Amino acid sequence: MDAVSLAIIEQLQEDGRRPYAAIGKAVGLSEAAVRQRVQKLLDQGVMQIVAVTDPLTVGFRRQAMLGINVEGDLDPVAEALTAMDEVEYVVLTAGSFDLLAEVVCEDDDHLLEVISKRIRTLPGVRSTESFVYLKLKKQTYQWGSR
Amino acid sequence: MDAVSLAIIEQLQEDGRRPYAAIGKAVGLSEAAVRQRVQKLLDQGVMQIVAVTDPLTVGFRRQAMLGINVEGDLDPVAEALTAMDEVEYVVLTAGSFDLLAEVVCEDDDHLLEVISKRIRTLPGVRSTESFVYLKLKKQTYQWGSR
DNA sequence: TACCGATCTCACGGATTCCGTAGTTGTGAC
DNA sequence: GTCACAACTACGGAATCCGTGAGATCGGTA
Repeated sequence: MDAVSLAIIEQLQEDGRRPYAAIGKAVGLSEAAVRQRVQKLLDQGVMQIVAVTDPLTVGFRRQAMLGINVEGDLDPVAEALTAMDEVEYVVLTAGSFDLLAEVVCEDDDHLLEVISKRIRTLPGVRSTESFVYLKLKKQTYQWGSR
Repeated sequence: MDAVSLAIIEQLQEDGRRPYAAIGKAVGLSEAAVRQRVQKLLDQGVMQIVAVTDPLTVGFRRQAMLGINVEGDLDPVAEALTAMDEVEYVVLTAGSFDLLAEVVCEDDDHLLEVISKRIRTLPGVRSTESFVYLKLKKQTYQWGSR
C-alpha cells in the first residue's frame, strides 16, 4: 500500500468505472501498470468496486443499526452475524457496545424476526439496542478527497 | 424503480465494472437500454459506482461511530455533519440516539479534534457517545443476493 | 559479484466495450 | 385519431480492455 495505490483508489472512489488509461495519466503510471495494481487490490480484498445505494429508496422498508453486548468471546457472535444475508455491516468496537451491526429488511415483520428470533438468541448475546433508520443523509467513500 | 432496474443494480453490486452487454443479457435488455438506465440511476443519485475499502487497512488509524443527541431541530446538525470531510455516513434514527455519524480520522489527535472541537460544539448538540472501531468484520452491499 | 523476483514501461493486436445516433414501439392526454 | 414523450432496439466508429512478450530497473540475497 504505497502512495500510488492510494492515488488509484482515490480515482476509483470518484468513479468506479473510470478507464485505466485515465487513471494512469492521473497517477503517473502506464495503463498496463494500473490494470495490474487494480487487479491486485481487488484480489487481495483491499478494495471492491461496487454499486452502492440507499436501501430505503429501493424498496427495503426498514433498516437499523444494532448495538450488541456479548459475554465471553466476541468472535463467534461476529461470525454468526457476518453469515446473515440481512446484515450488511459488522464492526467490533470499544465503548458501551461490543459490536455494531447494520441490518436491511423488507418490512417491520422481517426486522422483528431478524432481531428477536435470530440475533438475540445467538449464544453469547447479552443484550441489543436498536436504532431504526429514519433517513440516510450522507453516504460517501471518498476519504481520498482531502 | 421497477424490477429491471433492481436487477441491474444487483448485477453492479456484484461487480461495478461489469459490461453493459453482460448486464443486458442477465436482465433481458439491450446494451443501450442498460446504459441509459444505469446513467439515469447515477444521475438521480439512486446508485453510485465506487471503490470501497476498509479505511483502517489503508492508513487511517482511527474510525468511530458517534451516537448523537440533539435538542430542537435535527436538520441543522445533520447538515453540518454532512458537510464535514471526516464524516462518511450520517443517518437519522429512532431510538436512544437522534442520529448516527461515522467518522474517519488519521490518528487519535485528529479524532479527538473532530469530536470535541467540531462536533460537540455544534449548536443543538446535547450529547455524544463514541464507539471507536477495533476491527471491521463485514462490509457488503449485496442486498440483491436474496 | 551474480542472481532472483517483483514491478514498471512500451508495444502490439484482436476482442470487447463504449457511446452517439437514428429509427421503432408503446402509452397516456386531449 | 394524433401528438408528445419515454423507453427500447439496431448499428457503426471510436475507445477500451486484456493478454502477451521483451527489456529496464531496483532491492534483497547467496
